[in-house]
Amino acid sequence: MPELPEAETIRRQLEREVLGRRIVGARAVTPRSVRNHSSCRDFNACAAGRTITAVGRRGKAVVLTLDGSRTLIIRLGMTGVVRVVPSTEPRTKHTHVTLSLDDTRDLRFEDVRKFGECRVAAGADWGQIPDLAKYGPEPLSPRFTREHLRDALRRRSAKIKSLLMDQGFLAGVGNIYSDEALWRARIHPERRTNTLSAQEVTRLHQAIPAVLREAIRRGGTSARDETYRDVHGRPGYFRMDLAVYQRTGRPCPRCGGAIERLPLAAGRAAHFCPRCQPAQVRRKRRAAAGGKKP
DNA sequence: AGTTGGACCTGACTGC
DNA sequence: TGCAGTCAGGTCCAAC
Repeated sequence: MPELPEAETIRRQLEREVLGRRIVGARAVTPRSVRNHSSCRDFNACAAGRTITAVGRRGKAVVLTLDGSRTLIIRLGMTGVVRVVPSTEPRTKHTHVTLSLDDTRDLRFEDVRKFGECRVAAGADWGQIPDLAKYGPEPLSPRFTREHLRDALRRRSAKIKSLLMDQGFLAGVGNIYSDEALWRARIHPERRTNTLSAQEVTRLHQAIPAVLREAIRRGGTSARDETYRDVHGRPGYFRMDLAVYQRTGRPCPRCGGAIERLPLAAGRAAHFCPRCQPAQVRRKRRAAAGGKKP
């Protein structure tokens, strides 16, 4: 499930591979994968003939600025993959969009579950493009301050895990990195946002960018059942550094206790360490000698 | 208005 | 071996 680190890895590679290239032909074959367009033909017409003038990212979305004031937005969804390959390479059954470049290579979008999409939006100003403007702050930008996080959490009452994955609240964090950040900050995933202490907010504010930066350094996460691959078809290696995500029953790297999996809303689950991330905020108390340890 | 939960989608996996 | 059922989850949208 590509999240910010995976999208950033792809962005960096695309910048090297396709910046300045012209899209000489566009061929979308799956309407669902270009569902913001009236048809594949419409998408093709919007993309063809344009030159890629910038390669950016907003949250989990890879954003290619095209000349003529257009913006190509690629959202990877669950299983979306962006590849740059020689145009002679055969397309697979999951190749939904093929952009032929002016150097005999293709930029291809492949997606098994079709949750992802490609879209060409009018305009080049991200603030004017609704799809991009609705995102919350970038967790790696200076705008993501402790005070911003504190105030934002105070105003809400949802479970912290759900809110961290809300793209309008914070851009780019999904299931993997919310689990990992909460573990680092020692916060139970079901804690209500407006009940977090100042110390917990501080720890969370440090944990989120830290885990994202480390994951970017590793090229992202290719989890057990994940199809994530970078532009060159290589997996990410942050999986080896995961503390809790998909580690149900295995030992917590901090305390050795067993990691638990907690089902949340439909099909979603949080992974956490019940010892390091207790559901109840335990009041710190001057325990009498021999205080019990469960 | 904020929060919750179903639907979309398909390959891998589980159980009979 | 085969088939039905279950799971995974980013995002949108409807319903509390």
